[in-house]
Amino acid sequence: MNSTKYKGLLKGSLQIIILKLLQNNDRMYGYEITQVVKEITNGEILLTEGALYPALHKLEKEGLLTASVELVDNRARKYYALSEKGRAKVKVKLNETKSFMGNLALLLNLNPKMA
Amino acid sequence: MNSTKYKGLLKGSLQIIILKLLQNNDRMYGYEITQVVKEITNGEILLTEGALYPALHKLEKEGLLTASVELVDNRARKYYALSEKGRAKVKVKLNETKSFMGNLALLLNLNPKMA
DNA sequence: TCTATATACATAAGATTCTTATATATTATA
DNA sequence: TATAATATATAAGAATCTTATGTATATAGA
Repeated sequence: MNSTKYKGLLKGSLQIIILKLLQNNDRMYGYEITQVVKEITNGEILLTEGALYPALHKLEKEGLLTASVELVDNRARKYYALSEKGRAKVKVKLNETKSFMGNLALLLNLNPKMA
Repeated sequence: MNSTKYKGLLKGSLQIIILKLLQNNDRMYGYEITQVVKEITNGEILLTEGALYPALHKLEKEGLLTASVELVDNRARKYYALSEKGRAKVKVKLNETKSFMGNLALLLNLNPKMA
């Protein structure tokens, strides 16, 4: 994952970001994911292709995502969606992430009202 | 960093955890850091030596920490403390981490009251 | 018209950070 | 007397990222 502001910070969050967006959106393609993340975070988290595409391939390989290519304006788009297995996984991963962020907030004295 | 619950989750947070603890505590030694983190997080975040010691060495090499060895009960302890440079760095890193966690919470719909 | 930007995907090389395993040594506990 | 706790350290390998490159089409501007 990339961003000018958070260089190298909190690796390992890309997976859950992808999974969560697909939990909300039914189906999305890679480039769309980069744009949505950029919008939601006001340009503060900028995903790089070098991180995103391998991550999508891995999730697909693990059976958490299904993929289907479509031609739009003569350009290929690869749409991803959560599989059954993927839908179950998001829930588990989200809870883990929430819990971890709560603990991290505790360690950093960040007043973890979010817990 | 290690923990049974968050396998491989959120790499890159170890540095700021160390720096923040040293901002609160003046000086600490490695083993002490593992114990404090374990206590604060109710055993949910367990640092491994393989991650902690190299991280401490790196921070020292970068000039953010100073180290001094002491003998306690005939056992060597290596105490670390923030340097001038380290004290400045913690503030910057803490703000980055806070900001990142806010954005992550946004992306994950975690009701980011903490922001 | 041509050039740059946006859209869209992909991969390879290298860096960083972690896990797992091993090693050493002293003290306390069962 | 053996095991756990205390205390530090490093090496091999895995995972995830950054940076760079490559391909290709569509659109907007000069």
